[in-house]
Amino acid sequence: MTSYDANSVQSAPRKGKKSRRSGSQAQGFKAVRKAHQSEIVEDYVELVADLIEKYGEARPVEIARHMGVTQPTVVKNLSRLQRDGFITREKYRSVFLTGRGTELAAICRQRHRIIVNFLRHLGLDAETAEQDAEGIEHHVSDKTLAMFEAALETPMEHTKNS
Amino acid sequence: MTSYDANSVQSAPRKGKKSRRSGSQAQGFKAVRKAHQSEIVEDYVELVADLIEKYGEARPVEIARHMGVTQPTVVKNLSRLQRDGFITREKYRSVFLTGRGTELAAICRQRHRIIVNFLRHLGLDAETAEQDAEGIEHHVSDKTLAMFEAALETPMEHTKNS
DNA sequence: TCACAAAGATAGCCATGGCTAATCTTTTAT
DNA sequence: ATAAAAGATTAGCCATGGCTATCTTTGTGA
Repeated sequence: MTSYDANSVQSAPRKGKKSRRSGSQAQGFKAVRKAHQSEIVEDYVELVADLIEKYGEARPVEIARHMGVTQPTVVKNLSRLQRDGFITREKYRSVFLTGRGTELAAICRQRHRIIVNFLRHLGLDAETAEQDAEGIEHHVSDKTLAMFEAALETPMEHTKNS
Repeated sequence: MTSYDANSVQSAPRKGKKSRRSGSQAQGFKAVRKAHQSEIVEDYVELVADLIEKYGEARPVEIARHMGVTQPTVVKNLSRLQRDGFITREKYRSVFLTGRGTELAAICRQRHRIIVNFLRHLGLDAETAEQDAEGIEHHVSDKTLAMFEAALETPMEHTKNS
């Protein structure tokens, strides 16, 4: 029952062009999709680490507040994190990071910090830097991250440090 | 039937700490989730525009190749794009952008270009720059994009232009 | 012309990650 | 001590975006 509206007057027929070149672009998209799968894991371990550091424990209700989702969503995601070996938990108790989770959290926080600093270095305000960092941190390759770090060491002419 | 492994010897009880500060971080995560919803739309209109420019038409099989997914996946996503008014199509025919789709494609391609150039400007190789751009372009705010553009105008000391 | 290969479409499966509503457990306050 | 509140969990819904298998349509070449 797809409706297929016919705005375009004369939709072109297939013309049997030879399809050259597609491979490298496809790789990029695949990488992005793969990154998406890790995003929740990374966001959660990072947040759990932060909460433990700040409050001494990480509770679902706090995770929910910080992530801006409902508690059932948190529980479901925590179950997957547990299934995949990043956290440890017992019913009605706080969340703990496994060794693996702790390692991942360290990497993520480090990367997050570098990106925020880099954006601030460019002259961005703290709020926007944080928000953008949250989005892009999962999609920045090691190479790019290294460039960001390098750039941090070279003073910028138009730094605003507001 | 969730198994709740008990690695952690003594999981902490809840301690009723006062939960201060959560709002701003939650906003960031919400923005990221919202961006995710637009990603496919943006990737597709961008690719469709590219294909039309290069080959004179955008066929599902080509889209599939470039995106690195199967044809049914493309068809399904194109249906949503059609539903949401970004493209026009008829059964067994090529894809066309609506006015809205064309506008969006222009914005996306522009943004993509800026980001790639910025990364190259930092010294990154073309391949990595393309891949990373694909991931991060959906998560860069207008403010940050403006910073990238500004940075492009200031020559960098350590530019490698390889 | 007409059979066949390639492209497009459909059906149906799965996991993810949101949500609400309802239930259960723990903590807290009276 | 116990009732109420807050937190955690479960069940079940939905849309998204992958996939395979199968079928239909199209375009082409023998």
